[in-house]
Amino acid sequence: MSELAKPTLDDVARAAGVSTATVSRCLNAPDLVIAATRERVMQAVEALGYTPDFGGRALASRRTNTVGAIIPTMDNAIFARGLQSFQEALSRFGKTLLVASSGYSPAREREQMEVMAGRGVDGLLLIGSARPEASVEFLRRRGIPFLGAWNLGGEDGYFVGFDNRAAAAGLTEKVLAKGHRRLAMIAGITEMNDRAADRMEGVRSAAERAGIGADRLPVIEAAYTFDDGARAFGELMARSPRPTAVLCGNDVLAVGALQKARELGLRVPGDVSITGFDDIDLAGVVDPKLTTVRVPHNRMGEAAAEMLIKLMSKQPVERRIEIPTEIVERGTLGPPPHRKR
Amino acid sequence: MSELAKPTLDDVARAAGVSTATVSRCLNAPDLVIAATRERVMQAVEALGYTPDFGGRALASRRTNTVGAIIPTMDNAIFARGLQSFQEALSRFGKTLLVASSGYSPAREREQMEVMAGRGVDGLLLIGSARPEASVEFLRRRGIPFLGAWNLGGEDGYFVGFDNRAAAAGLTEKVLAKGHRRLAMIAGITEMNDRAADRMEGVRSAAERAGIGADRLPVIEAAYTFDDGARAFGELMARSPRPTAVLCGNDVLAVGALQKARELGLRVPGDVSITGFDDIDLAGVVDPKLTTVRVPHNRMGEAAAEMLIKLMSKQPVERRIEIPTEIVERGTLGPPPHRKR
DNA sequence: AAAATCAGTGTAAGCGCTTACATTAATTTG
DNA sequence: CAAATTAATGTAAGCGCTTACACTGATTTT
Repeated sequence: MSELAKPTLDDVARAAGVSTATVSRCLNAPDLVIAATRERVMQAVEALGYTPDFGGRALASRRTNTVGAIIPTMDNAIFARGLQSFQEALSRFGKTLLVASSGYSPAREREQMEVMAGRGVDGLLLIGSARPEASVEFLRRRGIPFLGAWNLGGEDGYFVGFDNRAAAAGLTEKVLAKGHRRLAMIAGITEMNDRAADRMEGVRSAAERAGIGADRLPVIEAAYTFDDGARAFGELMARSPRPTAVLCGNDVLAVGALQKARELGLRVPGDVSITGFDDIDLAGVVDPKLTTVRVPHNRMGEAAAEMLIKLMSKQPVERRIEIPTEIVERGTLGPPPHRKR
Repeated sequence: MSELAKPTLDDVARAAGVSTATVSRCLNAPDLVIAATRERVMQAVEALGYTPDFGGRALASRRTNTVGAIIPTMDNAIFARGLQSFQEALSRFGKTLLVASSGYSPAREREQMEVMAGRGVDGLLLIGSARPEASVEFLRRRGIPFLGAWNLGGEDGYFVGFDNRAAAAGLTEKVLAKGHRRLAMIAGITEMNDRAADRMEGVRSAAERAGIGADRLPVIEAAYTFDDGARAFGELMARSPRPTAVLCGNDVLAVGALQKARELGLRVPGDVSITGFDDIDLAGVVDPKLTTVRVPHNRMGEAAAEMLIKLMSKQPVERRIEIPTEIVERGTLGPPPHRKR
């Protein structure tokens, strides 16, 4: 009821008739304390309603048990879902999660890194690997363990993700196998977004292998919104020759494209095929359902948490964990229309 | 490069030839320091690459500049979106966000409260108002300011949200106005979820006013998933007389219902009307598009941040901020089928 | 049986910062 | 012009906790 002063370690120690060190040990390393003593201490803790002070603990131990995550935005379901699993997993290890967002901007990401560092996070989750060397250097200097998720990164650093390039290439091959030769792509904005860039590369390389050069593969970059997807699709459909299949950088773009197709009176996949990427809820709900690449975002979040925990406790860790993806064939991919023109 | 010891306030003070107090003031209350001194100090800060230590600061100032949020799950787009805006707004005020999830369980919410309290959050965002008195009491005792979002709460406490009951009633009236008399509802699980309960109440009361008693308004509670929505819809359609309009507790349930309708060969809205709630992305993407209630989740997140900041700094605050909602009429609501049977 | 080891606990020195209060110098007031 | 006020800075006392080290008595080793 009353605004009693918050009890401290000292109060507990006095109440239990032991030293503060013993109380501290009871809380942090119970095995070092004999059972009888521990019990007495715990009773005092209970009786006083003691909870350790975060500041004191952080200051003395140089640890916060806090992990940070800097993601582009929670508005993208893939990150929301991944983060949810990440948080749940962390929670199981007694860590708490600080969240910040970069809005896909490296500068903003860097700012948030500094905030996180200032908050004393013990580890940091980042998305992808495309960022200025200075940002990486900053974390190294600070000795903050970090990892990139949602892709597999480059030469060094730790990653848990999947091969965006290979997955996109695989999907493209599937499209080609249906007989399509006039492909187009609506990619995400590739600047400083390795996932978007890799997906584009994957499509391009698969097309190339099928003898379709970059000059014959129109690509439009678009922000991850329905509207931008629709707009880009409109532009592509205005081209001549008209593409018979449009590969999209993610499901959001694909749904935008799909809506535009309907608006234009084009049947999908009768007149034009469309594919997505990510397999978020949307993909299974539009009509026809999206042919896309399933990415287990929740498993990724979980794996990321486990990896980061190991990194933080200096356990041995493999440098990259690959999460398998899978092509989901649904309704938006079919053979190209019969008659060419 | 090297693993230099992290510089401390002392180092900066020495380098700038001032006392630690002055350095501290430069960082926290620059107006108290004359410009020339401040500049000298800032240069030293820059030169040494100093950043304040979180633990030390928290211990000495009894503040963390950290805000917590305990939400049911980020997997629900409404919370993901709200949280995104909440975080952005906090960031503008120099606060960082700790995130935890309860999975709609009051017990888990309570646990997370204790974690948050242990982390020394300066304020806390909760969802709704349905929770054991003990949980509320816990926060009060700890002196942690908190508010409920996504509804308008009861007698006391602070809230930023909307009137779920009134909005649901409004939508129901719209349905009744189309001529429907055989309504049914797929509600969210109402236990310890005031938003779900209020929406149900809203539908019930509007129906009642139209002379449709609870006995003639079948309600099934379902978890917020497509599958559960679909299942519930199937059950409702098996009833006799068959409902001509099914009001759903949120868009996810409505989409599940819609899919089931298709599966059953029922035309929407020709044979049966369906409505949602929330207006998430999904709602605009299914075919036909969902008639639903638009809730500006991002505005809510933002307003919540502002309110919480005020609460934390003991500025005067109105007890509740109401966010207006709006009925969006799209394709899933039409008049009931002509012939009764 | 002396020496070595070990388990359990206490002592006390900080961790890096904020802030009440003290001090000094500059400015205003009567 | 002395007294009072104000502005700028310094002094130093903690904030609550962890942990290296010291100590004691019991157990094991030789």
